[in-house]
Amino acid sequence: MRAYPHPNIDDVAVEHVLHALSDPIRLDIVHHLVREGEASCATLDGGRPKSSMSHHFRVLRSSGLVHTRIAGVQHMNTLRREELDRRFPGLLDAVLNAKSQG
Amino acid sequence: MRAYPHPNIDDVAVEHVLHALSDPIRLDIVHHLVREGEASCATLDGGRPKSSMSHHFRVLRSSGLVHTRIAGVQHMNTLRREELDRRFPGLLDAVLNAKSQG
DNA sequence: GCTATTGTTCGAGTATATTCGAACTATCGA
DNA sequence: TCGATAGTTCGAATATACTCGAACAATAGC
Repeated sequence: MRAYPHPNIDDVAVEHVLHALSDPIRLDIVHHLVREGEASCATLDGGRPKSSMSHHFRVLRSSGLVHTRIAGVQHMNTLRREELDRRFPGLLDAVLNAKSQG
Repeated sequence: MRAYPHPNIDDVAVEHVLHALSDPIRLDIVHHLVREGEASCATLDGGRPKSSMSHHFRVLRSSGLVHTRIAGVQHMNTLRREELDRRFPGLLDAVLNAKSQG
């Protein structure tokens, strides 16, 4: 594996971003990345099978939410925050600030 | 039919709102409601079958996005804007302001 | 080169969504 | 009451998503 494809942020549709964020596991990953910054896939798996997580990271990448950098044997993920804030002002903040029922 | 059930806004999870908005047809409906205010189902169907639209309105209602009022033979829909803005500050605005790729 | 580690890809199984015709319900007006 | 209108509900077909084991690829360290 020799580096991931990442979409240009201007090519991602808001529907795809919303869909990516509508899954609880992926929303968890995003929250985690906000708190901790860069993190490997293993750090973010929450005990789930690697193949499942690989699927979720792919969705997060293809929707422009996450950037994955290969560092040796680990794949390090970051939120594409500045780009997303430019492309969809206020969206990420609003989602991240949404409290669970209450 | 004697009035629809609408969830309490505090009981809706952000994941459900995001999922509801991630469908292009439903996002269209929401945009339409923002521009035009209250509208009947027929006004919003875009030529699609009524049974399909009925499904989408149900999703929009169950996620707390839309309120449906029965007025004679028509079912009039409105966005639950103030409630949503209180529950998820900035979310609806951010989604509505998202420009399609450009 | 061998081995352990990290993560991908493939394929199949299951679950959830979407679509839409057909039959139905409710209301309005004549 | 009859007919037209606006939507719902049901059921089935199809599509899309999620889950996860098994096999694979790439790197690091010895």
